Formats: sequence, structure tokens, C-alpha cells
Amino acid sequence: MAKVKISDVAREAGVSLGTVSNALNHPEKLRPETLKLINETINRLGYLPNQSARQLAGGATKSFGLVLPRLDHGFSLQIASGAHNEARKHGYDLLIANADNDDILQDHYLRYFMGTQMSGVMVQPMASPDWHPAMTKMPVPIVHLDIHCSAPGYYVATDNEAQGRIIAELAIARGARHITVVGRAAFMQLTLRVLGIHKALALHPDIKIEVIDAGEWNTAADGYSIGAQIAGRPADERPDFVVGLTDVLASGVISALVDKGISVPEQVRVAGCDGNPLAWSGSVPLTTVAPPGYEIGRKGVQLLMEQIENKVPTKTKHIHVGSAARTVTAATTAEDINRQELVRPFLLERASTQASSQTDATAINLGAYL
Amino acid sequence: MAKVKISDVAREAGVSLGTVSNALNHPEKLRPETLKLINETINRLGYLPNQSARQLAGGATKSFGLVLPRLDHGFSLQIASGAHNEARKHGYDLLIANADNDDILQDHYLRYFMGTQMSGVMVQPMASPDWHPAMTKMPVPIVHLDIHCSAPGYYVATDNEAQGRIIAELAIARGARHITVVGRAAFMQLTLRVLGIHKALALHPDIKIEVIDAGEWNTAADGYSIGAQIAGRPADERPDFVVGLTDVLASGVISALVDKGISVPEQVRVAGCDGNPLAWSGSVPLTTVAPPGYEIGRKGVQLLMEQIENKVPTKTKHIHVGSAARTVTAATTAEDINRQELVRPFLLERASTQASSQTDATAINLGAYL
DNA sequence: GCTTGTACTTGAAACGCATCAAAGGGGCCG
DNA sequence: CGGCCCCTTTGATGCGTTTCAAGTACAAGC
Repeated sequence: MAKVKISDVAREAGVSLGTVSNALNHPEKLRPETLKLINETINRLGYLPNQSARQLAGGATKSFGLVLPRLDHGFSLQIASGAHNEARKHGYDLLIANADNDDILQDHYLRYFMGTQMSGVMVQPMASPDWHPAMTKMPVPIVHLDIHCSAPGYYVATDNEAQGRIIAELAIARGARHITVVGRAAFMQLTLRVLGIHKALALHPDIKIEVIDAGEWNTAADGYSIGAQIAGRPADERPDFVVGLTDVLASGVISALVDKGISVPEQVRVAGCDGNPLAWSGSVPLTTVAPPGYEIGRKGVQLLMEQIENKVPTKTKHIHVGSAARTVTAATTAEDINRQELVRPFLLERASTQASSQTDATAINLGAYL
Repeated sequence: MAKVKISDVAREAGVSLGTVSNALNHPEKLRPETLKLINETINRLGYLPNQSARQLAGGATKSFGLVLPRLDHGFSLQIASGAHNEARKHGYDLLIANADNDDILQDHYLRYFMGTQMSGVMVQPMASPDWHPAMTKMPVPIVHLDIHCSAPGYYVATDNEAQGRIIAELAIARGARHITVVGRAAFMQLTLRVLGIHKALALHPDIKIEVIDAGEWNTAADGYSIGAQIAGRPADERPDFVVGLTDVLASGVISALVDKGISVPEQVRVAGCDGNPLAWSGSVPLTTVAPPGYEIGRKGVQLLMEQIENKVPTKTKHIHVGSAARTVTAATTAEDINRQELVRPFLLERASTQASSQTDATAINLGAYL
């Protein structure tokens, strides 16, 4: 049980300390026999390198940290997935921390990662990351995900506004007269979706729009109760188009409507946002706009790699993923954007289900309920 | 950009190195004014403690590592969620790594975590963890999740067999004559579910059962193509009950059946396993058995805490969560089990959706398609 | 004025490893 | 046989902390 260290291995194998170290880090420098001897000794003794010591002695390790606001949100997982694959491709490890919707905790893990000599850190912040300007001056490359930063720094944003616009345009095309948006609009990303909807509707002042908050957790139960409330209204105050800011919410709304005898989509059409595979792989697929989480994770790591390789982390660089059209906000002036990538949305067929979680693009899934 | 270290803070504040260290770790030992001075200096300089150095010098940190086979599987997330909350409750951090269904990677992260002086490590292995006996002799507490270990060691298992049994009993109660199980039975946990089904059917030799592998990823598309295959059979070779070893699979099967004109549940009933919130929050809820992932994560951390506090990590201890009935396998002899907890399955109501992801128990969701 | 005690503060010693200049050991050529 | 060069191995040095025995300053008690 006593921890075996490198010197134990060295003594046992009859070589010097530095040789064992080389066996671990630069195997090509050793004579094959020596290497073999050392490896056998390592296995026999059950030696496990002390990562802390390696990092202390050797500088940064090849690993990235990723702080996510929650783990039970499919979107965050796609980010994690994309980041993971890209990181492994470059030979980096990826460690993930759950901030549990808590600013303090998010900050805590961020500091933790930076202090661990990670090569880079990524966050999907729940609020604008301007909360702590000191963060951006840290000696570790950092990238913000799924958010627009007004502060200088690297980030990769998805065009949440475009998502809203896409949904709104769909609604218009379906002849909607009264749109109800369901979800906690106070969440940064959701706010932008709502903004996109409003913008798209600017040309159609005759279309009525309302937003109903769904509580903090955006659960199906929240959706259900809102759906029930909608169902209870007199027919002429009822929307003819409901947008769930989340697939789960939309799903709950549909349950309630159907339970209360309102037919979907005949009387009320419903659409969601997120591209949850289950939402549209069922027999009655839900229409949903999928933000390119996987791609965001991937780009995030690429941005990290750039900073690491260039060693010039002073320049601001942003990437926009999945924009259907370019958005201009105060934060993204021309000078801020050194590179911008637009990925066109496209339609997914019913049966090619898995594409939605692996694709590089913003996807619109056309399903039922619409 | 140059990293500021503790000695810089000390010099700048005009105190000694050890005093700054005390300010960080034992603030109560310092005179309030000194503490204040140091804290101000720390903030002014943007000092960030080097975690590697701390760990090296100070021994283990208060943090746990969790290695998961995949991140896009809801069940693993529930584990992560439960582990996270329990860990935070004890003041520990939780870091998560994604093994991406890869043995090597799983091993890699495991070693990484152990080498980082984590206080404890947890894995949800994809195969039996006996693959590497050396692991169990490591100087770091380790707990295996969602699996039965025959090797001595700590683990918390859910009763996968019981899940299968529950589903099978449901099928019997519905008068099934021919059951088709869809999924990659080679996955440890799924194997046990299938075993449970077989055992439950032992008393009903007249009921026909078949298992169809769904490929490695268990996607909805896999389910769809299997569903299509089933639909293509002559009516008398078609099952009257399909069990998706995963909700997503079941979902895909239903899509295919419906597309091919086979009515569900009139002609073929379908059930899933996993308790994916979306699976049964829609308008046509899927029947599914939910393994208590959240609780598994929680118990895992508790087991870790026990080992840490007792400092007697030699005793084998197992916890069974969510057993509907006790299973006895060769691996769990009476002596092995020091403590066993049985949580009774219960029914969830349609509208109380969020419970399924937060509950402590194995849940059976009764839905449509059945 | 001297001793004892209290309340902080100091700084040297480890923590386990990667690094790298230097040393060792052949082989080859002149 | 000496001189060179190349391949391999050595071990002292330092990475940024924590820890802890030793030190300092000051007050109280005699």
C-alpha cells in the first residue's frame, strides 16, 4: 500500500532515476532491453506516476478542462463529446466539471483547472463571462463556449438568434397568427432565441406573440402545466403555434394539450429547440432546431490549440458556428472577428437518426406536430 | 502573463512565504490585519495557487474522479449528477472523464486520476473490472459503479437482472407469446437484463424469445432498421412484444413499425429500459424501467467516504441499489456483502416528470405502447 | 529586571518528478 | 594506440507548495 515512486523502480531495476523517467517520457531514447526491463519492473511494482509531481517538474500537461453548467442537458453533452474527440485527436485529455448551475462553483472549478496547469480551459458560462475580468488575464488559454463575450477573449458562439429566426419563419410559413414561447427566457441563450423570434416577426406586426416562463429547470412537468394552462383558455385566446425553448418543454406541452382534448397539430402546432434525439425519433417526431453542440466543442478545442501553438494569446478570436445568417451585435465589431465560419442548416431525414448528434451543422428537424 | 507564485505574494506583502501559505490554508492562525494584507496582495497580483505543487507537498486533495463510458447516455449522467451532489455535500470536487467506450482510454483516465492524488476514484466500467487486478491494489480508494465485481473491491450495483425480470413479468401479464429483445447484449449491463428476462420466462417455456443485436451504438436508427426487419416478417413470425434494451432503441422500433403499417400496441407492444425523461413525457409515453442512476452515484461517493474515513480499505463492501428482489450470483456470497440496501420500485405518474431523474429508486414508468 | 507564557511568524526541508549537462562506453578511423 | 564521434545512462538541480520546529515580540507575573 505504500506508494511506490520512481526511485523505487530505479533501484529495483538497477538503473538510475533519470532513466526511468526517460522510459516514461522518451522511450525512444533508451535501448530496447533497458526499456523492457524498466517496464517490467514498473508493472511488477505497480508503479503509478504522480501526476502532480510530473506537472510541477515538467510544466503544463496535455490536458484540457471543461466546465459545464449542467450535465443533464443534452446540448452540453454534445459539446463535451465534440471537445473530447477533438482533444483526443491532438493527444490531449479532457476533464469535465459540473458547475450545477452555480456561479460560485463554476468559478471554483475554473480556478481549479487553471491551477492544475491545464493546457487550456473551456467554459459554457451560464451568464455573460464578463463577471470576472481577471479570468481573461490568466496565464492559461481559455475559451468561452456558446456565448457572446463583450470582453476581449476567445469564444465560440452558436447563433442562437438564428435558431429563433428559423423557428419563427417556420411559424410564419405555417400561417401562425398567435405564437406562444415557453421557457425561462432569462437564460442567456434562450434570451437570444426569443430575440431572434421577435426580429423575424418584426415584419409581421399582425402576428401576436407571448412568452411564458417555465421555471428554472425547464422540465417536462413545467411544460405540462403550461400546456394545461393554455388548453384551459377560451379558444380565441389560445395560440395556434407553441415554441418550446427546449424539446423537453415542448414535449410536456404536447402531453397536456392532447390530454385536454386539443389536437396537435390540427389546432395548435408545437415545435422545440435542442435536437434531442429522442424528441424526433419516436413515432411522432417533434420539430426541433438543433444547435451544433458537437461542433462547438470541437471548435473550442481548436481555438485552444491555436493559442497553445501560436503562443500569442493576446489576439482576440471568435468563431461563429451554425449561423444561418450573420448576426451583428455590439460585441462583435468587425475588428473582433478574425475568422467566422458559417455552416448552413440542413434537413435531416427521419430514419438517419444518429446524424443529429454527430453532425457538424445546425439542423432543422421537420417532424409532426407542425 | 508571467505566473505569479507564492513567493511573489510574500515579497510584495512583506511577509514570509510560510505566512502566505497559512493565509491560504489556516487563516485562523493569522492576525486579521496580516490576513487582510495578504488577501489584498493576492487579488492585486492575481495569484492562483499551483494545484500541482499543493498536492505534491500536501498529499491528497479533496476531490474525486469519475470515469464514465459515455456522456450521451442519460443513465451515466444521472450517476454523475448523484455523485456530484453527494461529493459537494462532503466538500469534495468531482472531476469527470469520458472513456468513450474505449477500454484503453478508461484505463488511461483511471490511472490519471489515481496519479493525481485524488482522494478517490469511481468507474462505471463497460466490461467486468477484473480486467486489471492491479487496479484494486492501488493506494487510492476505488469504487465500481453499476456492475458486479467478482474481484474483491468496493462496488455499487443496480439489479440489472431485476430490471429484465420486471419487464418480462410485464410482458407475461400482457399475455405475450413471442418476445423480441433488441440491443447489444454484449454490454455487461444489458446482458444481465437479458438474463433476468430469461429467468423470468423459465416458468413459461411456451413463450418464445429472441435477441437481436443492435450494433455498437444502440441508436434510434439501429432500432428503426430492426423494427423494419420485424415488420417485414410474415405475421406469424412476428413478435407480439418488443423490449428495447434502451429507450432510444425502443423509440426507433416504434417508428419503423408504425411506418410499415403495424399498429402499436394493438399488434405489437413495445417497452424500453432507461427511464429517459423524453421517452415518456411525450404524448404517447413509452413504458420503461428506470435504473436508479442518481442513487448509484450517491452511494458510490458514500462508499468512497467510508473508505477515506475508516482508513481501513481492506474490507470488501458492496451496495445493491434498486433491487426488486435479491439476486444471488456466484460473485456475491454472503460474506462479501456487508451491507445491502433494497429500494422498492414504484410507479411514477405521468405529470410528475422530473421525479424520474431525481428519484432514489428504481422506477417503472407505465406508458402507452403496451 | 527576569521568567514564563501567548500569539504570530519564519524559513529550511521535503514532496516526486522532468530536465539536461556531463560522464561513460563502445566502435571506427587514422 | 590515440583521437573522435555517437549512443546511452547518470544524478544534481529546481518546479511551487505545505509543514513544522524554531524563532521573535510582547505582555503578564513575580
